[in-house]
Amino acid sequence: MDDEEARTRLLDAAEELFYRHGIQAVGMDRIRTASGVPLKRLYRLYPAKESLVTAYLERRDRRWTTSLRESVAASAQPPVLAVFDWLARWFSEPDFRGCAFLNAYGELGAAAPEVVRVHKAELRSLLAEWAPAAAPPALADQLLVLVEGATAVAALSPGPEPARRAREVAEILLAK
Amino acid sequence: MDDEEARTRLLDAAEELFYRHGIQAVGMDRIRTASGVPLKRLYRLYPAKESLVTAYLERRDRRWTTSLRESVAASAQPPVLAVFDWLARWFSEPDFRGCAFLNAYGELGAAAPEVVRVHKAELRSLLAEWAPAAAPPALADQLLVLVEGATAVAALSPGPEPARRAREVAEILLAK
DNA sequence: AGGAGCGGAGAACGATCGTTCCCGCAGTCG
DNA sequence: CGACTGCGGGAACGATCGTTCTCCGCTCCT
Repeated sequence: MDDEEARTRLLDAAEELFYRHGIQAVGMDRIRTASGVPLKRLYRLYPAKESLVTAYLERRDRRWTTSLRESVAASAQPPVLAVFDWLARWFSEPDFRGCAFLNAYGELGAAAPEVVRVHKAELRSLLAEWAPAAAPPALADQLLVLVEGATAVAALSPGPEPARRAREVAEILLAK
Repeated sequence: MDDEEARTRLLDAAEELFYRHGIQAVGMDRIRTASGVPLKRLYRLYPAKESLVTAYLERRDRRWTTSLRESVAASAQPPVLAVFDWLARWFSEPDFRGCAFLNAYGELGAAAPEVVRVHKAELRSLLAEWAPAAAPPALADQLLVLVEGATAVAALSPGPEPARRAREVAEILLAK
Protein backbone atom coordinates (compact mmCIF):
# COMPACT_ATOMS: atom_id res chain seq x y z
CA MET A 1 0.00 0.00 0.00
CA ASP A 2 1.65 3.22 -1.13
CA ASP A 3 0.92 6.70 0.19
CA GLU A 4 -1.66 7.44 -2.45
CA GLU A 5 -3.72 4.38 -1.62
CA ALA A 6 -3.36 5.17 2.07
CA ARG A 7 -4.68 8.67 1.41
CA THR A 8 -7.66 7.22 -0.42
CA ARG A 9 -8.42 4.75 2.34
CA LEU A 10 -8.09 7.48 4.97
CA LEU A 11 -10.38 9.87 3.13
CA ASP A 12 -12.88 7.07 2.48
CA ALA A 13 -12.98 6.21 6.17
CA ALA A 14 -13.03 9.86 7.21
CA GLU A 15 -15.87 10.65 4.85
CA GLU A 16 -17.96 7.72 5.97
CA LEU A 17 -17.45 8.38 9.68
CA PHE A 18 -17.41 12.19 9.76
CA TYR A 19 -20.47 12.47 7.57
CA ARG A 20 -22.48 9.88 9.45
CA HIS A 21 -21.55 10.66 13.05
CA GLY A 22 -20.27 14.23 12.95
CA ILE A 23 -16.67 15.37 13.13
CA GLN A 24 -16.08 15.76 16.84
CA ALA A 25 -17.75 12.43 17.60
CA VAL A 26 -15.17 10.49 15.56
CA GLY A 27 -11.71 9.98 16.99
CA MET A 28 -8.51 9.41 15.06
CA ASP A 29 -8.30 5.88 16.38
CA ARG A 30 -11.60 5.02 14.81
CA ILE A 31 -10.36 6.30 11.47
CA ARG A 32 -7.25 4.22 11.88
CA THR A 33 -9.33 1.12 12.55
CA ALA A 34 -11.72 1.74 9.67
CA SER A 35 -8.99 2.57 7.16
CA GLY A 36 -6.37 0.03 8.22
CA VAL A 37 -3.74 2.76 7.90
CA PRO A 38 -1.39 2.88 10.90
CA LEU A 39 -1.43 6.00 13.03
CA LYS A 40 2.14 6.87 12.18
CA ARG A 41 1.37 7.00 8.49
CA LEU A 42 -1.89 8.84 9.13
CA TYR A 43 -0.02 11.62 10.92
CA ARG A 44 2.64 11.75 8.23
CA LEU A 45 0.02 12.26 5.52
CA TYR A 46 -2.24 14.52 7.59
CA PRO A 47 -0.29 16.16 10.42
CA ALA A 48 -3.38 16.93 12.50
CA LYS A 49 -7.03 16.06 12.61
CA GLU A 50 -7.91 19.48 11.24
CA SER A 51 -6.01 18.80 8.03
CA LEU A 52 -7.79 15.48 7.60
CA VAL A 53 -11.12 17.23 8.07
CA THR A 54 -10.18 19.83 5.49
CA ALA A 55 -9.01 17.18 3.04
CA TYR A 56 -12.25 15.24 3.54
CA LEU A 57 -14.35 18.32 2.80
CA GLU A 58 -12.21 19.35 -0.15
CA ARG A 59 -12.47 15.95 -1.82
CA ARG A 60 -16.18 15.86 -1.15
CA ASP A 61 -16.53 19.31 -2.66
CA ARG A 62 -14.66 18.27 -5.82
CA ARG A 63 -16.70 15.09 -6.24
CA TRP A 64 -20.01 16.76 -5.44
CA THR A 65 -19.50 19.61 -7.87
CA THR A 66 -18.18 17.33 -10.61
CA SER A 67 -21.09 14.93 -10.27
CA LEU A 68 -23.60 17.75 -10.40
CA ARG A 69 -21.90 19.36 -13.41
CA GLU A 70 -21.78 16.10 -15.35
CA SER A 71 -25.33 15.18 -14.53
CA VAL A 72 -26.61 18.57 -15.59
CA ALA A 73 -24.59 18.46 -18.80
CA ALA A 74 -25.91 15.00 -19.66
CA SER A 75 -29.54 15.81 -18.98
CA ALA A 76 -32.09 16.62 -21.65
CA GLN A 77 -33.81 18.93 -19.17
CA PRO A 78 -33.08 22.62 -18.85
CA PRO A 79 -29.97 22.87 -16.65
CA VAL A 80 -31.73 24.43 -13.69
CA LEU A 81 -34.34 21.68 -13.57
CA ALA A 82 -31.72 18.99 -14.03
CA VAL A 83 -30.22 20.20 -10.76
CA PHE A 84 -33.35 19.16 -8.89
CA ASP A 85 -33.46 15.77 -10.59
CA TRP A 86 -29.91 15.23 -9.45
CA LEU A 87 -30.87 16.32 -5.93
CA ALA A 88 -33.76 13.83 -5.89
CA ARG A 89 -31.32 11.00 -6.60
CA TRP A 90 -28.86 12.27 -4.00
CA PHE A 91 -31.54 12.50 -1.31
CA SER A 92 -32.52 8.90 -2.01
CA GLU A 93 -29.10 7.49 -1.29
CA PRO A 94 -29.41 5.30 1.80
CA ASP A 95 -26.82 7.14 3.86
CA PHE A 96 -27.89 10.67 2.93
CA ARG A 97 -27.70 12.94 5.95
CA GLY A 98 -27.90 16.49 4.63
CA CYS A 99 -25.19 18.81 3.38
CA ALA A 100 -21.81 17.85 4.81
CA PHE A 101 -20.66 21.46 4.60
CA LEU A 102 -23.61 22.91 6.43
CA ASN A 103 -23.27 20.16 9.04
CA ALA A 104 -19.60 21.00 9.49
CA TYR A 105 -20.38 24.68 9.82
CA GLY A 106 -23.11 24.02 12.35
CA GLU A 107 -20.75 21.88 14.39
CA LEU A 108 -17.56 23.92 14.13
CA GLY A 109 -18.90 27.45 13.73
CA ALA A 110 -16.20 30.00 13.15
CA ALA A 111 -13.61 27.21 13.34
CA ALA A 112 -14.97 25.56 10.19
CA PRO A 113 -12.46 25.35 7.33
CA GLU A 114 -12.66 27.80 4.47
CA VAL A 115 -13.81 25.14 2.00
CA VAL A 116 -17.28 25.33 3.56
CA ARG A 117 -17.73 28.88 2.37
CA VAL A 118 -16.05 28.10 -0.95
CA HIS A 119 -18.44 25.23 -1.58
CA LYS A 120 -21.48 27.42 -1.11
CA ALA A 121 -20.04 30.16 -3.32
CA GLU A 122 -19.39 27.57 -6.06
CA LEU A 123 -22.95 26.36 -5.89
CA ARG A 124 -24.31 29.87 -6.23
CA SER A 125 -22.05 30.54 -9.19
CA LEU A 126 -23.14 27.31 -10.91
CA LEU A 127 -26.77 28.29 -10.55
CA ALA A 128 -26.06 31.75 -11.94
CA GLU A 129 -24.31 30.11 -14.88
CA TRP A 130 -27.25 27.80 -15.59
CA ALA A 131 -29.99 30.39 -15.18
CA PRO A 132 -31.41 31.62 -18.49
CA ALA A 133 -29.51 34.64 -19.74
CA ALA A 134 -32.65 36.74 -19.83
CA ALA A 135 -33.56 36.00 -16.21
CA PRO A 136 -33.36 38.69 -13.55
CA PRO A 137 -30.16 38.56 -11.50
CA ALA A 138 -32.06 37.62 -8.34
CA LEU A 139 -33.01 34.28 -9.88
CA ALA A 140 -29.75 32.61 -8.94
CA ASP A 141 -30.27 33.53 -5.29
CA GLN A 142 -33.84 32.30 -5.38
CA LEU A 143 -32.71 29.01 -6.86
CA LEU A 144 -30.02 28.78 -4.21
CA VAL A 145 -32.71 29.08 -1.55
CA LEU A 146 -34.62 26.25 -3.21
CA VAL A 147 -31.59 23.97 -3.44
CA GLU A 148 -30.50 24.60 0.16
CA GLY A 149 -34.05 24.31 1.38
CA ALA A 150 -34.65 20.99 -0.33
CA THR A 151 -31.39 19.70 1.13
CA ALA A 152 -32.22 20.88 4.64
CA VAL A 153 -35.71 19.39 4.54
CA ALA A 154 -34.39 16.13 3.14
CA ALA A 155 -31.78 15.95 5.89
CA LEU A 156 -34.51 15.25 8.45
CA SER A 157 -36.96 13.41 6.20
CA PRO A 158 -34.95 11.75 3.44
CA GLY A 159 -36.29 10.80 0.05
CA PRO A 160 -36.86 12.55 -3.27
CA GLU A 161 -39.98 14.51 -2.27
CA PRO A 162 -38.26 17.71 -1.10
CA ALA A 163 -36.40 17.89 -4.41
CA ARG A 164 -39.65 17.44 -6.30
CA ARG A 165 -41.37 20.22 -4.34
CA ALA A 166 -38.42 22.52 -4.99
CA ARG A 167 -38.43 21.60 -8.66
CA GLU A 168 -42.08 22.53 -9.00
CA VAL A 169 -41.28 25.96 -7.59
CA ALA A 170 -38.28 26.33 -9.89
CA GLU A 171 -40.44 25.56 -12.91
CA ILE A 172 -42.78 28.35 -11.94
CA LEU A 173 -39.86 30.75 -11.54
CA LEU A 174 -38.51 29.83 -14.98
CA ALA A 175 -41.89 30.14 -16.68
CA LYS A 176 -42.53 33.58 -15.27
CA MET B 1 -30.89 32.08 43.97
CA ASP B 2 -33.60 29.42 43.95
CA ASP B 3 -33.81 26.44 41.64
CA GLU B 4 -35.96 28.21 39.11
CA GLU B 5 -33.54 31.08 38.69
CA ALA B 6 -30.68 28.58 38.49
CA ARG B 7 -32.52 26.77 35.71
CA THR B 8 -32.94 30.03 33.82
CA ARG B 9 -29.29 30.97 34.19
CA LEU B 10 -28.21 27.49 33.12
CA LEU B 11 -30.42 27.50 30.05
CA ASP B 12 -29.31 31.04 29.16
CA ALA B 13 -25.66 30.02 29.35
CA ALA B 14 -26.29 26.74 27.56
CA GLU B 15 -28.18 28.44 24.76
CA GLU B 16 -25.54 31.08 24.24
CA LEU B 17 -22.65 28.63 24.25
CA PHE B 18 -24.20 25.61 22.51
CA TYR B 19 -25.67 27.74 19.74
CA ARG B 20 -22.52 29.72 19.13
CA HIS B 21 -19.85 27.03 19.45
CA GLY B 22 -21.73 23.77 18.91
CA ILE B 23 -22.74 21.27 21.54
CA GLN B 24 -19.74 18.98 21.75
CA ALA B 25 -17.32 21.91 21.82
CA VAL B 26 -18.78 23.25 25.07
CA GLY B 27 -17.96 21.49 28.32
CA MET B 28 -20.04 21.46 31.47
CA ASP B 29 -17.41 23.48 33.27
CA ARG B 30 -17.80 26.30 30.80
CA ILE B 31 -21.54 26.34 31.43
CA ARG B 32 -20.89 26.43 35.14
CA THR B 33 -18.55 29.40 34.74
CA ALA B 34 -20.90 31.29 32.43
CA SER B 35 -24.00 30.65 34.53
CA GLY B 36 -22.47 30.97 37.99
CA VAL B 37 -24.43 27.89 39.05
CA PRO B 38 -22.27 25.39 40.94
CA LEU B 39 -21.66 22.04 39.36
CA LYS B 40 -23.46 20.21 42.11
CA ARG B 41 -26.67 22.13 41.54
CA LEU B 42 -26.29 21.81 37.78
CA TYR B 43 -26.26 18.03 38.06
CA ARG B 44 -29.20 18.03 40.46
CA LEU B 45 -31.32 20.05 38.00
CA TYR B 46 -30.02 18.32 34.86
CA PRO B 47 -28.60 14.89 35.72
CA ALA B 48 -26.51 14.65 32.57
CA LYS B 49 -25.35 16.83 29.72
CA GLU B 50 -27.86 15.21 27.42
CA SER B 51 -30.77 16.43 29.53
CA LEU B 52 -29.37 19.96 29.53
CA VAL B 53 -29.07 19.81 25.76
CA THR B 54 -32.64 18.61 25.45
CA ALA B 55 -33.89 21.33 27.83
CA TYR B 56 -32.00 23.96 25.84
CA LEU B 57 -33.56 22.84 22.58
CA GLU B 58 -37.03 22.52 24.09
CA ARG B 59 -36.99 26.03 25.50
CA ARG B 60 -35.64 27.37 22.26
CA ASP B 61 -38.39 25.56 20.37
CA ARG B 62 -41.10 27.05 22.61
CA ARG B 63 -39.70 30.56 22.31
CA TRP B 64 -39.07 30.34 18.57
CA THR B 65 -42.53 29.04 17.77
CA THR B 66 -44.24 31.53 20.09
CA SER B 67 -42.34 34.47 18.64
CA LEU B 68 -43.17 33.42 15.11
CA ARG B 69 -46.86 32.87 15.95
CA GLU B 70 -47.19 36.25 17.64
CA SER B 71 -45.39 38.10 14.92
CA VAL B 72 -47.53 36.53 12.23
CA ALA B 73 -50.71 37.26 14.17
CA ALA B 74 -49.72 40.91 14.66
CA SER B 75 -48.76 41.50 11.04
CA ALA B 76 -50.97 43.24 8.50
CA GLN B 77 -49.45 41.04 5.81
CA PRO B 78 -50.88 37.71 4.72
CA PRO B 79 -49.65 35.16 7.29
CA VAL B 80 -47.37 33.31 4.90
CA LEU B 81 -45.57 36.49 3.88
CA ALA B 82 -45.33 37.67 7.48
CA VAL B 83 -43.26 34.55 8.12
CA PHE B 84 -40.56 35.81 5.79
CA ASP B 85 -40.59 39.28 7.34
CA TRP B 86 -40.02 37.63 10.69
CA LEU B 87 -37.21 35.54 9.20
CA ALA B 88 -35.56 38.69 7.84
CA ARG B 89 -35.43 40.17 11.33
CA TRP B 90 -34.17 36.91 12.83
CA PHE B 91 -31.38 36.61 10.26
CA SER B 92 -30.26 40.15 11.09
CA GLU B 93 -29.67 39.44 14.76
CA PRO B 94 -25.96 39.81 15.41
CA ASP B 95 -25.43 36.29 16.77
CA PHE B 96 -27.56 34.49 14.18
CA ARG B 97 -25.91 31.24 13.20
CA GLY B 98 -28.56 29.20 11.40
CA CYS B 99 -31.18 26.83 12.74
CA ALA B 100 -30.16 25.45 16.14
CA PHE B 101 -32.11 22.26 15.46
CA LEU B 102 -30.53 21.55 12.12
CA ASN B 103 -27.13 22.30 13.62
CA ALA B 104 -27.81 19.87 16.45
CA TYR B 105 -28.93 17.21 14.02
CA GLY B 106 -25.88 17.71 11.84
CA GLU B 107 -23.63 17.40 14.85
CA LEU B 108 -25.35 14.57 16.74
CA GLY B 109 -26.95 12.62 13.91
CA ALA B 110 -29.10 9.76 15.11
CA ALA B 111 -28.23 10.71 18.71
CA ALA B 112 -30.05 14.05 18.38
CA PRO B 113 -32.96 14.47 20.78
CA GLU B 114 -36.49 14.00 19.56
CA VAL B 115 -37.31 17.71 19.87
CA VAL B 116 -35.33 18.32 16.67
CA ARG B 117 -37.82 16.33 14.65
CA VAL B 118 -40.75 17.78 16.61
CA HIS B 119 -39.60 21.31 15.85
CA LYS B 120 -39.54 20.70 12.13
CA ALA B 121 -42.94 19.00 12.20
CA GLU B 122 -44.37 22.00 14.07
CA LEU B 123 -43.02 24.38 11.48
CA ARG B 124 -44.56 22.41 8.67
CA SER B 125 -47.89 22.32 10.43
CA LEU B 126 -47.81 26.07 11.04
CA LEU B 127 -47.20 26.72 7.36
CA ALA B 128 -50.05 24.40 6.43
CA GLU B 129 -52.31 26.29 8.82
CA TRP B 130 -51.36 29.66 7.33
CA ALA B 131 -51.57 28.65 3.69
CA PRO B 132 -54.75 29.88 1.95
CA ALA B 133 -57.53 27.32 2.27
CA ALA B 134 -57.89 27.09 -1.49
CA ALA B 135 -54.21 26.34 -2.06
CA PRO B 136 -53.05 22.93 -3.26
CA PRO B 137 -51.83 20.69 -0.42
CA ALA B 138 -48.25 20.74 -1.75
CA LEU B 139 -47.99 24.46 -0.98
CA ALA B 140 -47.06 23.91 2.66
CA ASP B 141 -44.15 21.70 1.64
CA GLN B 142 -43.02 24.22 -0.94
CA LEU B 143 -43.12 26.97 1.66
CA LEU B 144 -41.21 24.75 4.06
CA VAL B 145 -38.47 24.42 1.45
CA LEU B 146 -38.35 28.20 1.15
CA VAL B 147 -38.16 28.77 4.90
CA GLU B 148 -35.49 26.14 5.43
CA GLY B 149 -33.59 27.31 2.40
CA ALA B 150 -33.54 30.93 3.50
CA THR B 151 -32.34 29.84 6.94
CA ALA B 152 -29.59 27.64 5.52
CA VAL B 153 -28.36 30.33 3.14
CA ALA B 154 -28.45 32.95 5.88
CA ALA B 155 -26.45 30.68 8.19
CA LEU B 156 -23.39 31.19 6.02
CA SER B 157 -24.10 34.72 4.78
CA PRO B 158 -26.23 36.42 7.44
CA GLY B 159 -28.54 39.33 6.82
CA PRO B 160 -32.10 39.78 5.59
CA GLU B 161 -31.46 39.14 1.89
CA PRO B 162 -32.12 35.36 1.87
CA ALA B 163 -35.47 35.99 3.55
CA ARG B 164 -36.33 38.62 0.93
CA ARG B 165 -35.45 36.28 -1.95
CA ALA B 166 -37.58 33.55 -0.39
CA ARG B 167 -40.42 36.00 0.16
CA GLU B 168 -40.41 36.99 -3.50
CA VAL B 169 -40.80 33.35 -4.45
CA ALA B 170 -43.56 32.85 -1.89
CA GLU B 171 -45.47 35.79 -3.34
CA ILE B 172 -45.36 34.18 -6.76
CA LEU B 173 -46.61 30.90 -5.32
CA LEU B 174 -49.52 32.66 -3.59
CA ALA B 175 -50.48 34.66 -6.66
CA LYS B 176 -50.59 31.63 -8.89
C1' DA C 1 26.32 -11.69 6.01
C1' DG C 2 25.49 -7.63 8.57
C1' DG C 3 24.14 -3.17 9.80
C1' DA C 4 21.28 0.89 8.88
C1' DG C 5 16.99 2.67 8.35
C1' DC C 6 12.14 2.59 7.54
C1' DG C 7 7.45 1.28 8.75
C1' DG C 8 3.87 -1.10 11.51
C1' DA C 9 1.61 -2.18 16.01
C1' DG C 10 0.17 -0.27 19.82
C1' DA C 11 1.58 1.62 24.45
C1' DA C 12 2.05 5.99 26.55
C1' DC C 13 1.39 11.02 27.41
C1' DG C 14 -0.79 15.16 28.62
C1' DA C 15 -5.09 17.47 28.13
C1' DT C 16 -9.78 17.60 28.64
C1' DC C 17 -14.21 15.55 29.02
C1' DG C 18 -18.51 14.26 31.94
C1' DT C 19 -19.36 13.14 36.44
C1' DT C 20 -18.66 12.36 41.49
C1' DC C 21 -16.64 13.13 45.94
C1' DC C 22 -14.74 15.59 49.84
C1' DC C 23 -14.53 19.25 52.88
C1' DG C 24 -15.80 23.28 55.27
C1' DC C 25 -19.18 26.64 56.35
C1' DA C 26 -23.86 28.59 57.28
C1' DG C 27 -28.21 28.09 59.00
C1' DT C 28 -31.58 25.52 61.97
C1' DC C 29 -33.62 23.10 65.61
C1' DG C 30 -33.43 20.94 70.28
C1' DC D 1 -24.72 26.09 72.95
C1' DG D 2 -24.11 22.12 70.04
C1' DA D 3 -25.34 18.56 66.74
C1' DC D 4 -27.24 18.10 62.26
C1' DT D 5 -28.42 19.21 57.55
C1' DG D 6 -27.62 21.14 53.11
C1' DC D 7 -25.13 23.61 49.90
C1' DG D 8 -21.04 25.80 47.40
C1' DG D 9 -16.13 25.48 45.93
C1' DG D 10 -13.20 22.82 43.79
C1' DA D 11 -10.30 18.69 43.76
C1' DA D 12 -10.46 14.13 42.01
C1' DC D 13 -11.72 10.14 38.99
C1' DG D 14 -12.04 7.27 35.07
C1' DA D 15 -12.61 7.59 30.20
C1' DT D 16 -11.32 9.28 25.97
C1' DC D 17 -9.24 12.58 23.03
C1' DG D 18 -5.29 14.08 19.74
C1' DT D 19 -0.68 13.22 19.33
C1' DT D 20 3.95 11.15 20.11
C1' DC D 21 7.13 7.54 21.31
C1' DT D 22 9.05 2.98 21.80
C1' DC D 23 10.03 -1.25 20.24
C1' DC D 24 10.70 -4.67 16.84
C1' DG D 25 10.91 -6.99 12.51
C1' DC D 26 11.75 -6.34 7.74
C1' DT D 27 14.19 -4.77 3.78
C1' DC D 28 17.88 -3.27 1.14
C1' DC D 29 22.61 -2.08 -0.02
C1' DT D 30 27.46 -3.30 -0.05
